[in-house]
Amino acid sequence: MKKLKEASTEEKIKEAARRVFTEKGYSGTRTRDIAQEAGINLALLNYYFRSKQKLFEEVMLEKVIKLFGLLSPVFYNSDSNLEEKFEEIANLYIDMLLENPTLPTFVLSELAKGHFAIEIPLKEMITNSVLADQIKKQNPDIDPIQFLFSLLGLVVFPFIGKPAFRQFGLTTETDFTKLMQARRRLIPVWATAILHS
Amino acid sequence: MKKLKEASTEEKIKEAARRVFTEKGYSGTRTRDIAQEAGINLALLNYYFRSKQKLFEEVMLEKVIKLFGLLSPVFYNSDSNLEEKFEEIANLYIDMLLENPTLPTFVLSELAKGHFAIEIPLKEMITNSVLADQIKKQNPDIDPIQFLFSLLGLVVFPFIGKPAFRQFGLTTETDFTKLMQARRRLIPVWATAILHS
DNA sequence: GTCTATATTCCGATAGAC
DNA sequence: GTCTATCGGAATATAGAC
Repeated sequence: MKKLKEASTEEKIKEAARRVFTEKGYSGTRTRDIAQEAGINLALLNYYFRSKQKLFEEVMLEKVIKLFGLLSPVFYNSDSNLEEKFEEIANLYIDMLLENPTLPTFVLSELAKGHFAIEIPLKEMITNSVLADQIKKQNPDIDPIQFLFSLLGLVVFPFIGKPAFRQFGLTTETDFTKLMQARRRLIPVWATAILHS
Repeated sequence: MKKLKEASTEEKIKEAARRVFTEKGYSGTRTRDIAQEAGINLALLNYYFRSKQKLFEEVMLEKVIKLFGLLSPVFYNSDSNLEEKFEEIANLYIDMLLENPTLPTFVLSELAKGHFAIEIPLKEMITNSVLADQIKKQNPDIDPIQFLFSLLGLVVFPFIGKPAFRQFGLTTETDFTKLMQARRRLIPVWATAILHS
């Protein structure tokens, strides 16, 4: 019978690493910060994970999957129509991003810096999807990638822009949450309108 | 008569700093990289700018203005209607971002990390703008900030998502440029559709 | 103004005791 | 497995000659 109330040392380190890396990025993170946040000693970090880089890669892989893994089940759902798929995506993402507001900036910024390289060929996964078929049937002229930029932009961009908007006095934390809750119902409507124009 | 072909040392450092900071972020940048990129010695950097932080702040201020300064002239243009304003914004941003594709990720990521704090109260600048009036007249129910998230998301997000999309094999450099050129004409249509729905 | 050399702090990683 | 102590290198910043 495993103890439930206390995580293993390895997991404590990883959980601390998730927080610190996401907040400060790879270069801004010091392994000492992670150790302190985990309540353990610096040496243990290198005992469990060989290096800062290795630990980062484990965390980063999780985060990439967390950010983009939501898509494929929806893309391949053959029981829902287009507008229902937009609802699913809006709801799944807004739920997850309200819990993890700094995730997109972290992942996209680190991918841009090349600190992490994975080769996941999604091109065919997307072009063969049910969603791609439904889009093509609805509007054969639009490029699916063009549309995907728009859909994801509508969902994800507010979370990326929020720190700037806050500094400029354009929104507060509670206002932002309300805006995102309202956005759930707006995004499917907007995405449909975009697709038909 | 000033020489035109050779920039001053101070400007050479600053120009190098713009490149390196934008590429690697504040924490990932070493002052040695900037010095080497500028073709000068490390000591000169501290001679002209007191510290890495000071130099960063000067660069960052420029970049924030470059990213958000495009908006106010359009917001206060009383000679254009809504759809024309959307056209202006799409064209200005896409021109600028094709020249500076890494600018948004850099600025928004560094603002999120709190490496830079400016207090620019834009709240009133926006709510008092001609654009805000025109939006309210067109659709009194939509929150202007909600709409601004959408408009900027449509324009800016592709540039933030591009590195990920490239790694996933969803786009190439030349494909991306074509998509963005097509996007100029699409965004005004989409923004209008969003506003009316 | 510009350089070389160096002071000083910081950080990732390891040695070695328990 | 976990800790303390420390090594070795890297990074910012400055001293001082020219």
